Amino acid sequence: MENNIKPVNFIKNIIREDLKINKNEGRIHTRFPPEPNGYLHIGHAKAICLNFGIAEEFGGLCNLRFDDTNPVKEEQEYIDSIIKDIKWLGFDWGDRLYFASDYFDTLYEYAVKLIMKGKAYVCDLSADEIRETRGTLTEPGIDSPYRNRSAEENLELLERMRQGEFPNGARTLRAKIDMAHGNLNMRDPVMYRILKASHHRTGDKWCIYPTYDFTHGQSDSIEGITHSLCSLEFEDHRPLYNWFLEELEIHHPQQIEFARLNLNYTILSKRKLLELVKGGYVSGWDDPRMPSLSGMRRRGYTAESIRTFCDKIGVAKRDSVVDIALLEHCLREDLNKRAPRFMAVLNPLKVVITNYPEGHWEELEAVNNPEDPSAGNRKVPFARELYIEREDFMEEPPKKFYRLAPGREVRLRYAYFIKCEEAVKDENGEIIELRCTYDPATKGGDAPDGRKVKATLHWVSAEHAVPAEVRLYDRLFLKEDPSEAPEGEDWKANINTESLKVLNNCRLEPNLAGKPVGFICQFERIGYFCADKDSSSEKPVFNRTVSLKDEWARIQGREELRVKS
RNA sequence: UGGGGCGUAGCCAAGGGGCAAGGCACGGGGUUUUGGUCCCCGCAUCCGGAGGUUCGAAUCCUUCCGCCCCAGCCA
Repeated sequence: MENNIKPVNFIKNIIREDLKINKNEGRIHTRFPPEPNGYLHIGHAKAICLNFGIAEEFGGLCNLRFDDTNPVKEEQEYIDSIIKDIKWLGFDWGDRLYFASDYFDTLYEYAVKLIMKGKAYVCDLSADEIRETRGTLTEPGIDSPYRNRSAEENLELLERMRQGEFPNGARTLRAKIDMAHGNLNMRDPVMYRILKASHHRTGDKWCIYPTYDFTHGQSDSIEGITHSLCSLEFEDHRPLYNWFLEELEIHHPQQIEFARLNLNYTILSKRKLLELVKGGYVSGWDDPRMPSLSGMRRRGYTAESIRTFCDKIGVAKRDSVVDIALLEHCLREDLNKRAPRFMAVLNPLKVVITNYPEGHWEELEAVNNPEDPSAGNRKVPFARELYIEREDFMEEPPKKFYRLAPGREVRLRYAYFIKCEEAVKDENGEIIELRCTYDPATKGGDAPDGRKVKATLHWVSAEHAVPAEVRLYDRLFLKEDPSEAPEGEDWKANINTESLKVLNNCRLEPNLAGKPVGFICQFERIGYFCADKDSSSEKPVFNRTVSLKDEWARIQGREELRVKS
């Protein structure tokens, strides 16, 4: 951790107070409880950092528990990916990997206990009938006709439900609370439903499954959790969880709700992300444009940058939308310190140094990372024919453009000053080559006579360079709030169809050959890039993780605005 | 018209009777062999509105307004 100044938030304040009064004998025990029905995304990272972070900070423990109460949606693939992603973020749950399904037997006993206390009953109403009798937001519901069955009858019926005697949906076990309660969750909620589906862990042992409401709180209780942190939408469920815990007379964790993360230009709904994957709008859960942790990892995000981001956004109860610029800031801040620098030309423009001896080449010394002296130096080949970035030359430069132009001198990084003598064009008037001269006295990039140039360009030797593919990513959605759809369309209308640009004619300095998948570096003056798994030995593929901040682009943008107005 | 929450700068977010932290974004300047980094400076006389209590309020009280969540046998 780079800065040890941990931000404060209302949850930590509560915990400090609890510690002060020695609540739970001073124990702090949290948990991260994902449902294995999708891949983790940056929003989950907030909850993970919060739960594991609090345990770390207060000398407590944090469990990983899969809330797997719905066999029809859950899969082993998701479990594997979730475990991988949390480990990648750098958190550890020791041997405390649990599953709500581990508690199915206990939960069943709890249900029996509630029946015996007269606090639960088997209801024969169909799903539709339950909905119809639940009432509305403003009107009370009406009691189920099965509400007053005897404990014996309920016990027998529940057992027969468990034995698989009734078809799916035929009966449910319901808590007997209050059909007139202002909180809909308290209107005799369903505790068990008949679901003849095989579970990824318990197989065909069960054909009734507890609902999340009848599972979550008790699972926390069983694990001895002291602080159950969850998102705002469960605030309404807290009274119900409390009711179960009190009726069951078991350990009572304290639930605290906080606002989940929202990011502009981003969708963080598992359902919609699944739709992007299934609909082929992206290449998969790990498409570098996805906000999934696997996608971000492939894109080149570091775990450290994500953790810093989670620290910086804070934790509160108000709904908010964080600016994606903050995430990118955290990324750049981390990458600036650690990414070794290389030169790569994305849109090559040939440069011939006319006064440089033909057939000759030399090696020049380059610094690997100006932010980190320990990163050392490397050699880069320089020759008569080079490539520079097409946009680093302008035939008729505007006043604020101080890169290469006819008659103008610039520095080639770590190499020489060169002066543009001529721009060679093809029959269409397109510039295909620059004829330049160099000043041998400026080797390394310094002019002995103190002469200054306004720009330093990156370059690559034409004959030594490695051809590569580079993928440039842009935001996946055009609107700040992607869910705000145009009339008659849905959120997918906001997908940015230009979010991926593939450049096939890029040239990398030779040092970039053969880098392993996941290798992260900076292409000087352009941005941070990461070797993709699609790389082959013949042709490396790099993903642009994030661009460098670009003052020139900003100036141009401003000029455009001025012209328009 | 029921229940539960929330309203501090463009975006996050501390602060919970003593007179507005911090970060991002944005603007200006300096350094610079990355128009990167780094460094300086600026950026809420005001805390959803209106009343009230108080020597003193963003913080307490009253009231109004706005926004979010809840009617799955999803989580």
